[in-house]
Amino acid sequence: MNRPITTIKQIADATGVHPSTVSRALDPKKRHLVADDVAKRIVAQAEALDYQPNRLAANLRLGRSDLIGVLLPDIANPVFAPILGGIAEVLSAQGYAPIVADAGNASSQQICFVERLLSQRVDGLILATVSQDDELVGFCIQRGLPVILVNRSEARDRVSSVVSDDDMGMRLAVDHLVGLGHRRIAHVAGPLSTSTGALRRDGFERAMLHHDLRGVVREATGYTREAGAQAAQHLLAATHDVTAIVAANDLLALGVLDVLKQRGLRCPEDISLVGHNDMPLMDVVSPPLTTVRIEHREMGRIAAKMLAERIKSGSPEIRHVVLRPELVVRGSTAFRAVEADA
Amino acid sequence: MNRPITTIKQIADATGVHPSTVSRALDPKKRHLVADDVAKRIVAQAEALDYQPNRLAANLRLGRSDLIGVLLPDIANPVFAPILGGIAEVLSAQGYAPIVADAGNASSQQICFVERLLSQRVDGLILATVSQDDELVGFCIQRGLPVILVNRSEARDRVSSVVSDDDMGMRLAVDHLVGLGHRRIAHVAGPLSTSTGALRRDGFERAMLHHDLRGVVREATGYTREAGAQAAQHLLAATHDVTAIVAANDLLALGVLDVLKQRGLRCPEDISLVGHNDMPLMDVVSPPLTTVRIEHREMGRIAAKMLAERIKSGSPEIRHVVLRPELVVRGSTAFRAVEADA
DNA sequence: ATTGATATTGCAATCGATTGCAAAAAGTCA
DNA sequence: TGACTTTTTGCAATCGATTGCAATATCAAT
Repeated sequence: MNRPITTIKQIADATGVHPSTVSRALDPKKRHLVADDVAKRIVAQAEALDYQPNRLAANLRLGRSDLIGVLLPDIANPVFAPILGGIAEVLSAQGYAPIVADAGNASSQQICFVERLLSQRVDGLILATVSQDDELVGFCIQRGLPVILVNRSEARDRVSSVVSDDDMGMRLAVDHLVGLGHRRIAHVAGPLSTSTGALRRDGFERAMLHHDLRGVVREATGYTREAGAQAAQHLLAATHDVTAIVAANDLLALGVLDVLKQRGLRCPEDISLVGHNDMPLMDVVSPPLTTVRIEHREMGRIAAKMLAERIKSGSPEIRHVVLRPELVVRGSTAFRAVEADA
Repeated sequence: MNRPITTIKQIADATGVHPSTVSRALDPKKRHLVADDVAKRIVAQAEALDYQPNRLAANLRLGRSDLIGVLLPDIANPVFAPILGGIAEVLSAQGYAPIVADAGNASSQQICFVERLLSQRVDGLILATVSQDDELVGFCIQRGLPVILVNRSEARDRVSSVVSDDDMGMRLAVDHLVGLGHRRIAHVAGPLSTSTGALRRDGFERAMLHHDLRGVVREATGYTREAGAQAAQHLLAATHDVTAIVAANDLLALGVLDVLKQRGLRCPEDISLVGHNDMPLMDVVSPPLTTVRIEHREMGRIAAKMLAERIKSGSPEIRHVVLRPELVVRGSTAFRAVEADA
């Protein structure tokens, strides 16, 4: 009934051989070093005793842990669920297990979590938390810990990353709106300290410029619905002729939507709205959100795969994978209202 | 630059004492065994060398891992994000780290994951995956592994659990609808193999009976939007006079909503709809969903707390925490249309 | 100064698996 | 049969921290 933890030594005793022989017999790569009949007896005995190798012990010897730390800024944010799903999927297929930490946005707290993970001797780290110039990344590099950035990247290219093409994403959004006749387009940017905030803002401005347009930009204080609402308030208070808004992220877009409703503005009739991410359920909000889709799950998968390779190869090669986003047109964007033309 | 892993032995050499003395000086509970000045020197040296204790080694000796396995049936399902958030929050505060596994619904695969976790010597397990009679639970009990069930429970009370009061939840939903004048109410049940599916179904029937009503029930094949849509199709094809539908879960409700729209039925004007869970964003769908709110984050917190206590105390006491749900009335429910009265 | 108590420190085993090296066993060939 | 491979197995160290026990140092009291 109670934990009859079987060790290699017990198998050895039961089989009348030395523990080292058992170890070899149980390792596929070393089994050839053991006489066939002995190996069979050992394997049989191991099964009979329901042996589970103790990875703690093995890993202490081998200097690894088969553990990967995953740092998220906010588990509750729905975009991270699919990323985490992709990560978990690949990691477990590769023999690793993910330790997730909901580490927030504060560098100090993140480092605290990483130190914890370090003492657990994680083999690598996947960061979804980084800012443009991140203290944490330097911290990890210093300690020689393999790191991959996912979703957000760094300004300096110190480590590998998997992100979406933010520039293209914004181009898709702006081109779509311009194609619908919009000219006065505003942007609710994410925190400019994050790559997604800064690069999407840049992308927005570049895409607008390409059409000889300039748009108002308002930076939100965080990637939350509330921050989006707040930014939208400011935006609408300052400018009266905006016909479309591009948000740096769906959550921000929802916040914008809240303000539109609250102000009696209809979406898309009065103001068109484009989000970013296409996170779960964006097709079912009202109106269904036109947004730039990012394959988050795939993003997680690639990040995990790259990290596993990085660990196995040991080579510190830096690679940046940039995924192509895709515009999903739904109900929150429409032709520019004629009245607004005046 | 590269990983200068400091060990206790290095500190010992640098300080001119024995490793065991270092170990004691660095352990708050044993520091009193070491002369004050020596302890200070050791601590200083440890900081200078940027010492990080190797938990692998300590835990091998101590027979633990400070790791907790968390099994989810589907990371992508938005209800699990807050649960996981609550778990992570408490666990890290208690010195544990969560290993999450997206283990699906198949018992065989789940056991596979648990064996993996077992070989990593996790100190305990939090299961969000269980069915009414779960093979996995027996498996864990047999191995003496502390387990807590969260969100779903077992029919047999073999281990502690934290769940919502499903019976009350359905009563809230049904009473609300009856209060609005509805009489012909149907239920889209979750898989009856899960406690949430079965108990909510029972709760629905009991609540209906309390009003001398009987409602049609249709079991969905899973907790997904598609399964909800499928169930709704069947339901609406079989019965024509339903004025309200109670879904066992928000995702199912969204599926029902899809079918209503597709059939040209308006919600709530033609048919009222109640969900369950109040998962993120349910306030922003169209129409905003009336639903039974469950404090998922709190649920995760409590589960983690109970598991930590269980591990520390070692007592196999079984406790069942049942959280009170709360009805959140939004736009998907309305007074029964008068025409339907005929 | 001697005894006894107490405070510090060191020694060595331990947790469980892995592996280089050497010993033993088995097989090959002249 | 002896010399030489090759196969199979055992020994013992190792990973890094913890801890019971023993040894030494310190101090007080007589």
